[in-house]
Amino acid sequence: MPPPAGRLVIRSGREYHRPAPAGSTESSPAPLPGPGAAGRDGSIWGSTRLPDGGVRSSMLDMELIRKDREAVATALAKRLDPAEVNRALDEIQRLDQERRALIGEIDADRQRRKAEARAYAEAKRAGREPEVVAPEAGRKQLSELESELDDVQGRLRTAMSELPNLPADDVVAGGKEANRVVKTFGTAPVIEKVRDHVELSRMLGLVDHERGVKLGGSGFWMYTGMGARLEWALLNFLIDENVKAGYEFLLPPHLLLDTAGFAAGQFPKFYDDVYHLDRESGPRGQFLLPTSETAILGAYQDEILDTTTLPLKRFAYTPCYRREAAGSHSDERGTVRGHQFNKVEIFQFTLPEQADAALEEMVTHAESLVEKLGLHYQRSLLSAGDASASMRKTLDIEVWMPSMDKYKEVSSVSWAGDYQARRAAIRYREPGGKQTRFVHTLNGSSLATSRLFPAILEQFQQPDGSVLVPEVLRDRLGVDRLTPGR
RNA sequence: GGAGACUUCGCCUAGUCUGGUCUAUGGCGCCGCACUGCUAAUGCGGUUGGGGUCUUAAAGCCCCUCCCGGGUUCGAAUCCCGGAGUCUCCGCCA
Repeated sequence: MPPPAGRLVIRSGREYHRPAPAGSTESSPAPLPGPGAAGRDGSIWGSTRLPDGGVRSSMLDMELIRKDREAVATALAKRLDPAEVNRALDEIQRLDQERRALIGEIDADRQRRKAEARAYAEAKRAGREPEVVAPEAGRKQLSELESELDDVQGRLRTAMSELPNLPADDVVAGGKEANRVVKTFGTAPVIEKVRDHVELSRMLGLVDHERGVKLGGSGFWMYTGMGARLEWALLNFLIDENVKAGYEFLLPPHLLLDTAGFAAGQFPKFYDDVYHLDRESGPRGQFLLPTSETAILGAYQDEILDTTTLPLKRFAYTPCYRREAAGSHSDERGTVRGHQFNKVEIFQFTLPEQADAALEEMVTHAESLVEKLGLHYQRSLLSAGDASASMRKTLDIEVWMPSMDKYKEVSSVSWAGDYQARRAAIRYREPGGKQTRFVHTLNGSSLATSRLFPAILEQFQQPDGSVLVPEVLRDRLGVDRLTPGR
């Protein structure tokens, strides 16, 4: 007996949602069971609207690969082994050629058949006996070519979808060690005897880890009392600030269709890192969003945006659900890493030429929030290897955690170029011209409260174990200090 | 959850019963041009989105696109099957 549809399970996606490996002869990644089954392109994340190897087939610009393969290879080499890059590009170019050759044959064949049907109708209208052209053979040949094309396009899409974005020029190769701190705000407070946030929230009755685990299992917690109010006050503070900065507030569904995960670039790479709803059949799988970025981008899939509305600024609050299967770090206790945490996310859809300014605006805005809370932080420019694969450039805002003697990310602000827009088919029309082009997308946390919360406790702790409430939150909380009694 | 109606190129809409002249009608909006001593009226023209080909580029040409997928047929917006969505009524429910 299969589990009932709709039951939430932690499921490995590997058995049937992964695309076929490059070079495989599988025509599609998803021979899904059940009625209705997969769409024409056989993939769960195939476009709902753009068939025939349309825009969604290329995450990177195929034109660019054809015309300046060297530039693409050089940029990708910041993230991948050069030999691997070459192999992938060879495969892609071979499939691209094969695809175009097949399309040529199919189009010619269709043109011939259309002419024959017209001639038939013409003859009949004129009262002549129409000449029947051997239909069977011709049709069979065409459908064979078509399925061959489906196969090639499926493989091309798979190969393309596994390539990361091209890192920006000022993003260097390397991993964490190559990240560069480019700005620091404030100084680390001097604290004689540092209590960590877990101890503080226990003393102050802010977070109940035991009951959280009882409810959700390992990796969950429950905010309680003033802790819940502090978390809520933070969220409301962030929401108000984002509205003031000109972003429109969205409260999206938390369950999204797989197409949205693909569009954002989270699938196929991170398929196994999110929670999937178990459904027995069909390509319309659903998952719990790992960040509202996925929802904001997905909301505009397949749309041609009115140029006058750009840059389109949106923000959303949702919990973020993540499997975090990679194993926990010993220093990431408390609310620093869990399967569910709260985050407010800002997002912009821009013209390509607006993207630079938008990135700076978003980072500065996110930083202003941390500053208003009075927290000491630094800004880092991430290296190609440490940034998310969908992004051309990422800046992290990292807040000081006294107990760890480390800076932890509270915001990650990124420019995706047109990578996500291609996957999601989000375009704008050239003013004057009739051509459509892909928008640029940018996203950033503003902010992750599960990281702000411990930073506030630790940076503002007092010798007696109480914690000073940041001034901007005092009205919302009704107290200026958290003490054990309350 | 059950029943019915519906989904057409930005919006509205004709066409679907009775397959071909649909290379999709008309209106609105938008863009351009003409005319007029203002941005008004009128007239003319243009206006889905993809892919391929050719080209420095544009234009042109070809294929696909009438919610999505499949089928029947020489030929599908139109007929058949499956799916998605919207609306109405009924049922259930926080």
